[in-house]
Amino acid sequence: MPQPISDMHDADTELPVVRTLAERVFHQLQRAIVRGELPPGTRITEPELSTHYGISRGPLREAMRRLETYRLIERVPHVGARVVKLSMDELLELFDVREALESMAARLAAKSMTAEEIAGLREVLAFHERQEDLSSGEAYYQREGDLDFHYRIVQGSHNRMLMTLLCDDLYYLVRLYRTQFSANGSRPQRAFVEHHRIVDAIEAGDAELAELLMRRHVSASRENVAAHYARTLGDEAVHSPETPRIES
Amino acid sequence: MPQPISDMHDADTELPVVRTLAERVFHQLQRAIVRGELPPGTRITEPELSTHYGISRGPLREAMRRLETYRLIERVPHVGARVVKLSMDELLELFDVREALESMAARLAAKSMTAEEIAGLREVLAFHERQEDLSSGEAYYQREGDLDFHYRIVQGSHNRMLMTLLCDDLYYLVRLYRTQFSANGSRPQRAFVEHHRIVDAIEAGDAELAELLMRRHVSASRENVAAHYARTLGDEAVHSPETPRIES
DNA sequence: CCATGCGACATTGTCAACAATTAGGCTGGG
DNA sequence: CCCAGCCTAATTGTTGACAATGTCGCATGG
Repeated sequence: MPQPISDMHDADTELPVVRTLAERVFHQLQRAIVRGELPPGTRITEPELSTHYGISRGPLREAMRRLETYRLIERVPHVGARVVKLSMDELLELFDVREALESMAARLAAKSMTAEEIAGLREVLAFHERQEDLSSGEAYYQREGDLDFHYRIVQGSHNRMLMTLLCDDLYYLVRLYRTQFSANGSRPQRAFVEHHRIVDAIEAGDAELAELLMRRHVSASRENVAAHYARTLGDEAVHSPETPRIES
Repeated sequence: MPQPISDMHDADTELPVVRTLAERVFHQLQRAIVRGELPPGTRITEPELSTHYGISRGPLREAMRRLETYRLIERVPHVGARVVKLSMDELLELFDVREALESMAARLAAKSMTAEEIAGLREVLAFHERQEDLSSGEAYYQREGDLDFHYRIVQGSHNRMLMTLLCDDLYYLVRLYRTQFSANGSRPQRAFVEHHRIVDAIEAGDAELAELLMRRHVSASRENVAAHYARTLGDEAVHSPETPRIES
């Protein structure tokens, strides 16, 4: 097993190697945004943040530029930047993109995933279900575990560009959606079954089936989210404590 | 027809609205890289370029940061930046990503493209073929026309995230591949037929068929490139004047 | 009372100098 | 002759100050 089962993307607590100030502040800001400590729509002003983090505006601008490429903030020249405010339309668009890319990843993974990688994937599923048994109500680990599952399949595609797009560019956006929409998992048992079938197809080397199952899996999540959103009739549901439910 | 048939992405000659120095230099550098004026692997040094363009290092760094997000240059902290050097492996990876995203775009376009957009798409094809009649040997317009064709279908998907990914993030990388591999079109007549069939499927509202045809279309290009590359046996073929042939 | 134009403030864009880190060459020893 | 370690030089990272631009509030006129 090449990596620990959870805590894969946890750039939390402390980063060992940070070669530059801009990098460190970028990670801090990224975490703050994804965790919701900087609410969507928050105005980001350079002097304020530079004094807050105790650095100059130079590195801060570089950090903000990186945040912009990750689509976590939006900048307008001579005006300013603010934390991105996500709409349900954009969330559904993101699902379409994920469906396209992750189904391709599953297809490639079926062709080129190694035995060790598949074993690690099965361990993720086992860990995933164990967590579900322990705390059937609390789905935090379930969601993280779900991300791990998708993450590993993308890694298993051995396509660096795909890995960059899904695991670098879009990953934090997915997390941001989950926090901004206060998403907690629903339909976990069905997702479990789907996950297992996808792994089965990958292990069997059936690229077409793996692709199809992953496509259905992501599409089902999309429909689940859309249905739940339609159910809450869109009335300020975005920020409501009555949370729409999002799962992989 | 909402846009001129060709010259869609020509940020050439002069840009009317450039609100900042960094933006202007970014476009200049982008054009220089895509055109091959800055060969792959070229070391980019900040003092040199800042004096060359007559600006300070501040805006130049911002421009370089943007170039990095477009994957046109690669930076290493405390070391420097250089123009990206593309390998055939990465080119094939890019084809896989395009296959996934553009087939999804075709599917969505079949559902949501307007009559005007479809008419414009047909005009692109007509213009495309006319150019091919005039200069059957010279394929420059053919290639640009091909990009226009794919570009418009992505626009027709009405998915902003897809549009950003394909038309902003990956577009210049595709152009860079074509210049770095000295690509000129082959199999144009077959591509024409495929393009027409894709438009037919979109016009008929047949999402599944449009998706399948676009997937085959991109996949066929990929195989064409891979076969041509294998034929030239990989011996320094990357920089050889004996050009491998790449088309849409 | 509302719209419009002016003006002051805040923020972003730009610049030049300083500090930190790396790369390559040079010297010395084995 | 070759390798290792230092040392110099160039480049990148960082800083604070200056200039340009946009925004907001206020006053003035209709």
